[in-house]
Amino acid sequence: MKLIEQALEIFAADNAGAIDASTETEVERTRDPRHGHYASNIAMRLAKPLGQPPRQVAESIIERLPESELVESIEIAGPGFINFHLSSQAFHRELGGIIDRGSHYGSSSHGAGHKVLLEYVSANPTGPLHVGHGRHAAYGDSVARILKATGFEVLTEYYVNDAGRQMDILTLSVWLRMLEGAGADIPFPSGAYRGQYVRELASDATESLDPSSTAIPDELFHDLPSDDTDSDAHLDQLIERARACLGETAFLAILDTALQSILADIREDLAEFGVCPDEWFSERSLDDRQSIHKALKLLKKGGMTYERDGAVWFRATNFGDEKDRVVVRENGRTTYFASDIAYHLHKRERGFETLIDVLGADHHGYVARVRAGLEAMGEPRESLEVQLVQFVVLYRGGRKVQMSTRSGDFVTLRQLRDEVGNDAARLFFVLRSNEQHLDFDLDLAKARSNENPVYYIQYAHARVCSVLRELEVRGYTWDSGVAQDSLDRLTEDQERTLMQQLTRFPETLDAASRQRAPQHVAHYLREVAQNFHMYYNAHRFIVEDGDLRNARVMLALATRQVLRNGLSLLGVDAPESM
RNA sequence: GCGCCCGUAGCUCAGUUGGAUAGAGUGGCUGGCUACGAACCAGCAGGUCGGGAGUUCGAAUCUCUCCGGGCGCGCCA
Repeated sequence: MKLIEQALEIFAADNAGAIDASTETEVERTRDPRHGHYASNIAMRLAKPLGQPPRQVAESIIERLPESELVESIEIAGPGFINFHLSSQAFHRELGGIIDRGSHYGSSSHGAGHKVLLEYVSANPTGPLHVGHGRHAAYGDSVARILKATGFEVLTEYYVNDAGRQMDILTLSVWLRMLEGAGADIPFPSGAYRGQYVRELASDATESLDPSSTAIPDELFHDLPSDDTDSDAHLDQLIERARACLGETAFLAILDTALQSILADIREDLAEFGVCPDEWFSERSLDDRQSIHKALKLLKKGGMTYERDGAVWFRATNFGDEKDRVVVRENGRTTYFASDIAYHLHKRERGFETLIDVLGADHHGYVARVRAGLEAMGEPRESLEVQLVQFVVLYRGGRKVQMSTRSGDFVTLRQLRDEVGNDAARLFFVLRSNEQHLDFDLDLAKARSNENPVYYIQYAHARVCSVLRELEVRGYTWDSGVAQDSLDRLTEDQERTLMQQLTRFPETLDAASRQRAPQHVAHYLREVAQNFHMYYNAHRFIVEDGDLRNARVMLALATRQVLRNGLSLLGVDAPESM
């Protein structure tokens, strides 16, 4: 396969005088087996610059190709495709490679140690993760695994938004529930967090805190902006009064208790889902290490900021953003945006060449301004790559399930995992492109219907294991030497198809890596499973003929290996039986 | 209004960055276990790739335009 590319490059070099040397040589897998195993469109691409008909170009290319025992025949087809038919020897060799390389089969060093920081989930620590976060986690984790398998050096990171207004609102919510717990009858603000978990946090906090924290202040709700007409001002006033009533120390104590409790829950939830970020990066720590200050200074030094209306603005429009952005508010506090460019600068300073952010699709407007920030600080804008993950829409009983974090009316990742299992959830989440909306039918998933492809793939794996168990029961052993020498006995259609399919794993993995597209792996595994099931139904592995038996079992073993390797990239188990 | 994303079989979606006759699952219909696991397999039916124009040897894929849907456009995070 590489041989062909090499030969084409030689040809291109030979004609360098006549053609544009930059013309890319392309050799790809064919879709239709009648077109051989590999095909190249090189002749058609060169036809114009060479001023010759494509088929004639193809002929002169073929004449110069070196002989190889791996290539059975070469032909010109259609408008000028060069089709290569590989010898079965080529596939036999590859099959042996699958067995030899084992869990490493498919992996490559294409990434060449390129350092990547992949940030994902980064849900505000104001409540449990919901199903949308689950999709982010499954996607991000699979991409990280795929990148690692293809030679990238990857660090995964969860950005903890533990600073700012959201945390204040959470603290207020908990405190109000504490007051309720102490017997107060108070109107709960519409903008506060009303999930059940807030009550649990409240009762925990009540136990660990000074009892005076739950003394009910008479004036708490007097003269507030209306919750109906200005819920934001209403909330901010309440937060201020809470701070005053409690004192900063007690307020922060509640905040910290709630934060730690929620983070612990998120961490456990993700770990059970097979997702373990290497780093949990605290937004507050940016402040501690003066990162925001430093980033702002950098911008100012470059003349990228100006003052207006008492606030400090960043000239984002100079870098392609649609409007300038505030970095320091009139009240002196820095904005979330300021933290974020500081955070991304800090990522670069940690030595990562590529920063991949896995973000919710609703953050797309955000990409341009962070890129602008990076560029203004002297970092290449291409260093930030954003993968947007579209929303998950849940269906229950054929109807859309409405979700809102604040109202507490949402399905948590934990609930989903309990209902459908980790494997089904993880596969389901990466089965379609991240930029595609995902309809998740809870009833269907709950029913453990075999409509879910996870069972189909796992079943193929379990079937191989079952064959091996039966092999042993019948007193046979598998001999790798005999098997390798007998591979030419595999002449059935299903055997050829499966064998060829297995050898596509490395290139599938590579495509998934380049495109950050785990769904390629998922769909590929489905096809492998399908080819195996077809084979299984048509022929038997455990036959009298020892050579044939060994060869067939080898094919089964290779299938199992590829399924395992693929599933592990997706964080899905490969069960021996089910 | 401006910007980004999406539109492929009745439904849910793939389509390896421009390749040859557009593929799966599911639903519908017809068949297959005295078998190494039937959570499986074989077969039938199902399409103006949202509409139109362009680019070229070649378009679901790239460009433009219209239609339809989602999201964003704060001194919120």
